[in-house]
Amino acid sequence: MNDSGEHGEKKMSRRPSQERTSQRDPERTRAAILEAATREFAENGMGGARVDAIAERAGTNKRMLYHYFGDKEQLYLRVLEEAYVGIRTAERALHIGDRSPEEGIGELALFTWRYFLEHPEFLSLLGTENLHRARWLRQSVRLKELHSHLIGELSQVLEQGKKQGVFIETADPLHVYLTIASLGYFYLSNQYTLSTIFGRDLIEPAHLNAWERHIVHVTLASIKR
Amino acid sequence: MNDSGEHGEKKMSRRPSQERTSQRDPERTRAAILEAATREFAENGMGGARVDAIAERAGTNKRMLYHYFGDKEQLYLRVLEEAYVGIRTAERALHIGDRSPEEGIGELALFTWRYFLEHPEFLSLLGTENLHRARWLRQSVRLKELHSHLIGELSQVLEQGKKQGVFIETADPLHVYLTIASLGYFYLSNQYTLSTIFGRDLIEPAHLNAWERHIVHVTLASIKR
DNA sequence: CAAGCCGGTAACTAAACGGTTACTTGATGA
DNA sequence: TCATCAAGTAACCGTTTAGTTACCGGCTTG
Repeated sequence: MNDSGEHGEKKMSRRPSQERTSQRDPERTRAAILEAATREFAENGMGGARVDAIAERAGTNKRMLYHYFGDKEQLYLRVLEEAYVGIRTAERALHIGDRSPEEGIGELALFTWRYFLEHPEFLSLLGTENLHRARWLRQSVRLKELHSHLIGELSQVLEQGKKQGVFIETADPLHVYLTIASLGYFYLSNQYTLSTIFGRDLIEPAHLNAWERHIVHVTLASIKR
Repeated sequence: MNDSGEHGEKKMSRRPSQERTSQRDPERTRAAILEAATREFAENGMGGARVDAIAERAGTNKRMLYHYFGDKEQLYLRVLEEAYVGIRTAERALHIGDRSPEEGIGELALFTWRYFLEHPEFLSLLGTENLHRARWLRQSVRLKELHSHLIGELSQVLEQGKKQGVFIETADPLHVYLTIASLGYFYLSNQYTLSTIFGRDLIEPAHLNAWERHIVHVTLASIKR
């Protein structure tokens, strides 16, 4: 009997694929392109991003990029979609309804701020996409349902708070989320011009911590009775 | 006596410059290029903006653009500088110290929101400049002093409010301004992705008015005792 | 009134860009 | 063991781009 029965496993006696890296590994190549593209688009925008630069950053070449993603625009859309999936997935794991309404909202504000802080590329991509009036996001079929969950959960927490008499009756879930996102997004995405014109380095840890507290304070002050 | 003595006036008997428009009018050409560039940069960012497109929009050609502004980067910086001068000049005319502290802050919030609403190109330019980490703004020598006035005046209003016992002691002028700007900037500059993912058209007048009231409410709620 | 300068035009150039083609390499299964 | 097909490479292509050059024409001034 020969060794033909072992075909189901990837492991082989000669040249295991793990040893010689980045050779014949479609998954790895694909992921590398996506990550490289995320950085390139985040740093340079859609118009400024270079396909050659993405290929080089990914340690491959243009042919593979076009093979896996079609063209520059489709690659950009995939990058954007993955970025949204990233934050919404992490957000879901919060379960802001588990604590008191006040703590829940504070938790969401803190999470959003820290996620923005740790994922500057997400903010950049949002900026780029809005510059183009959501031209590519609008084409996405994957993302519409991703966001109803957020508003739904937030709405429940607000309702509970109103019932308990700690939140004002006019508190609106979308407004609360936009408030939280506004305060985090603007501070971070505009830190460079702001630091320049006001002569203060906003990315300094002391200022970052002060703004984190400020976001929670403002958010709660705006809905507390 | 001949007509040589009239050389001081632009008016002449043959072909007054006003009749045949856009011919031999350096001021007009210069202004047209600046305005066209503002729109082109705002719509497409630094990487996406096309020099040919600017020239065409201005009703002239590239030669003039390079003649008056040097190159694409210098033109972009002039556009950015003019945009900042625009908002800060309008802001100065407010005189927020003339009314009560509470009204003064509300006034500033309303002004900022409405200015952002009426000048989407300003928001776009800020976004573009921040994508590039204020690379060009940092080179500007004109703008540093333009912003101390804003913080100074705001600081006075806050101090007055604290003395009167209507504002909390921890209210900080930079934080207050950033709060106001955050709420306006994020809502407008990210309206396209937000409208898409949340399925609500945020630019609708009813929503705009609601957010305007929300900004004033949040700003005052965050500093009132 | 002639000379020269300045506002303006259009065609051009070298480089960079997105995208493609022709080809090589290596794993798989009959 | 050899045919097949997917992974990967690199040179290439037509177009677009920022920036330049050569030139035109009317206004100002000595």
